[in-house]
Amino acid sequence: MPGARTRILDAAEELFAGGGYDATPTAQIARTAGVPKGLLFHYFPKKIDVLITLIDERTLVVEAPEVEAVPGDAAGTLSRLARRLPLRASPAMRRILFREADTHGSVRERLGRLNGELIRRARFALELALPTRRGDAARLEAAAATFAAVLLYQENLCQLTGHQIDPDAVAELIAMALV
Amino acid sequence: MPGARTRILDAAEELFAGGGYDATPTAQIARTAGVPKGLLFHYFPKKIDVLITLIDERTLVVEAPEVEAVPGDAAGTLSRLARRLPLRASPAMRRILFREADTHGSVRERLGRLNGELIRRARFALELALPTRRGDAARLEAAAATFAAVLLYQENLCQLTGHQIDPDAVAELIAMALV
Amino acid sequence: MPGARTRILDAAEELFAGGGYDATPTAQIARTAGVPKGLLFHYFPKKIDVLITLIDERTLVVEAPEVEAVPGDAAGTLSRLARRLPLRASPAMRRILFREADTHGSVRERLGRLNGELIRRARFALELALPTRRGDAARLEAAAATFAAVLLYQENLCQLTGHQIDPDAVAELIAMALV
Amino acid sequence: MPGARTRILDAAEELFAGGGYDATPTAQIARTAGVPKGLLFHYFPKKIDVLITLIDERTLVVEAPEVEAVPGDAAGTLSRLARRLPLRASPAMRRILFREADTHGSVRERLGRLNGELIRRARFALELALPTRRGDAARLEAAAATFAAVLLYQENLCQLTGHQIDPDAVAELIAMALV
DNA sequence: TATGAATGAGTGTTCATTCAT
DNA sequence: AATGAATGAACACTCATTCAT
Repeated sequence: MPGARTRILDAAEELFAGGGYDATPTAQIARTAGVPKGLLFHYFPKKIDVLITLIDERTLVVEAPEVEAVPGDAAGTLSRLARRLPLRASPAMRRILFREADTHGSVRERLGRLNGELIRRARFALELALPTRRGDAARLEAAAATFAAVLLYQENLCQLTGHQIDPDAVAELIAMALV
Repeated sequence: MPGARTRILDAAEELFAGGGYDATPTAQIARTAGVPKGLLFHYFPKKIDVLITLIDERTLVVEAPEVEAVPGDAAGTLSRLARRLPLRASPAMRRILFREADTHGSVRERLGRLNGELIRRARFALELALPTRRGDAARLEAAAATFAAVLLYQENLCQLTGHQIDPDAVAELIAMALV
Repeated sequence: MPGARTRILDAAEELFAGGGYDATPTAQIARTAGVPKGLLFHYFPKKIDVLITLIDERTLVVEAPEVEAVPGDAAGTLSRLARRLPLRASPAMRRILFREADTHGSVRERLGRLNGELIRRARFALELALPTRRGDAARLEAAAATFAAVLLYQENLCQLTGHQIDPDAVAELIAMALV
Repeated sequence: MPGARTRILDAAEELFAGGGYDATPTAQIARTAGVPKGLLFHYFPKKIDVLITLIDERTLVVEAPEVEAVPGDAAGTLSRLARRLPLRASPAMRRILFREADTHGSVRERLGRLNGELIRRARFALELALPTRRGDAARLEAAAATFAAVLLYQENLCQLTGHQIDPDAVAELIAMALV
């Protein structure tokens, strides 16, 4: 069995994803984790520290210097980008990342970072994938931002609105617009 | 001076947009509205009823049967769509609509409706604007969803991530992909 | 349709009997009665006045100067007494009479009066029914009180404890003890 | 000084007996007990739990397998039964037991159990005390129930109606009827 | 007589946080 | 590190009662 600190974070991850940060009492976190209430505050002096720690230790925006891109295949390159977000995090943590964006700056910051990395990757991929570098930087920027928007939309709003979106089709669409 | 019920809704709109539903005590709503605490519960038996009423009475997803589209000008048509969301709501209410999507089903429902209307309009606009109806319905669908995603992203995540996106550029991009 | 005052009392009678005085809000009485809340306080300035009026107007302890007794038939005389309590009141009002004895002095007073009348009748009946007046007044008094106790017990505690008691058998028992 | 939990129960016992469960705010219980309000809910999550615990821990219906009876002395046997109810409880708890019978099932259940034990004892005592076992079980049953009714009446209604009843006289009366 | 909005003290309950051990 | 009792401010909500019309 993992240590108390880990069990607390495990419990909080599950509960925050399920009911939200505000609606989850510290007592419930402790109970779910199987630790006494006092111990929770030994590790995390304030409740918000649990959330901050969760974001800090359990989400990682992979900011790779290099992005794999296949020259000449913009659609495929974007598709591959969409297949896996540059985000190392469990489904529960992903839920928390979007859900609690208003709760604390650290969450917002992480989400912003993901967004930035997404745009950076899309831009970079397109730059490399496109046959010729045309001077039209603005259009490329819009394409990158659009793709990032679609990916975040899919991760977040789709659950709320029930509407699905096919990233591959979007990738193809964007590629078509730029070639 | 407007009636008590209106003042309560005014106060709630402001406070929910600012600090969020959970973080806003009913006492503060009453104080801000300048009414005794008990009166709030005279009009809204449960706190959640304030939010529900706000969504119900102060957001309207304009589900127009017809959408104005200029044949041959897909980009311009989308641009015009972006200029104004089919959503009759104050900036504060817009904030609430996105922020409290997890708080109550009625908010989620309204947001979903907006999303649906957005997609419907984009699809319809593109259908009319494009010179020839090509059999490629899937691509058109992807384009519509993409545009909706961008618009919602702009309304919601941009505030969180600080990243701006230019709808006109996206409109042009999409048009280019489809012609 | 009866007048407002009557409808209020009707509603209160039903609700007090069902859920108890304390647990019944005046708003519910008004709603059940189909009258506006303000009108209730027009007729009954304080909530307790509803209960007092109910007891006052809808329970009557029949304090008959004469009690029918058949000389020589003590058991039968008591049985007849048991058949009908000297209490003019609906089942609901009877329930209220016992249930709210602690709520207000007027209820307690009425209940005490019923108890007194019960004892008086039993004593009187026995005095007349018994063949010879023996000097043993104390025993007769005990018999009367016992019979009253049984009748009140039957009316009140039987519902709570689920235990039934046959007044006729008790009547016979007491008669047997006294002859 | 006893522990906080005990002091809370002490205070509740006193206050419930005095003013009744409904009329006693939890704040007053805490104040009387000399503990902060929050601690009350640490031990008793709901107010009703205080009453339930009180009944559970501070009233005991002594369900003795054997009942002491003196053969040939029915009156004396019943008198002895009346001297002390098979109920281990303070006067305050006794008051609560009768007063709050409508408040919660657990109180009602305990009261019913007391009633049952009373009848059982009276029946058993009479069976043993009477010289000859006559086939008349029904009469014996009525006698037992009558005696139980008188004892409960004495404990409960006497306080309300102000009427006293002498159990010894009733014991003698019943004995006389059965010999 | 009739109406329902207005009032505000009070109620049970929650909960993050502290603290003594 | 570990424990759970202790704390009290805050919360949503209730309700008898008043009052202007």
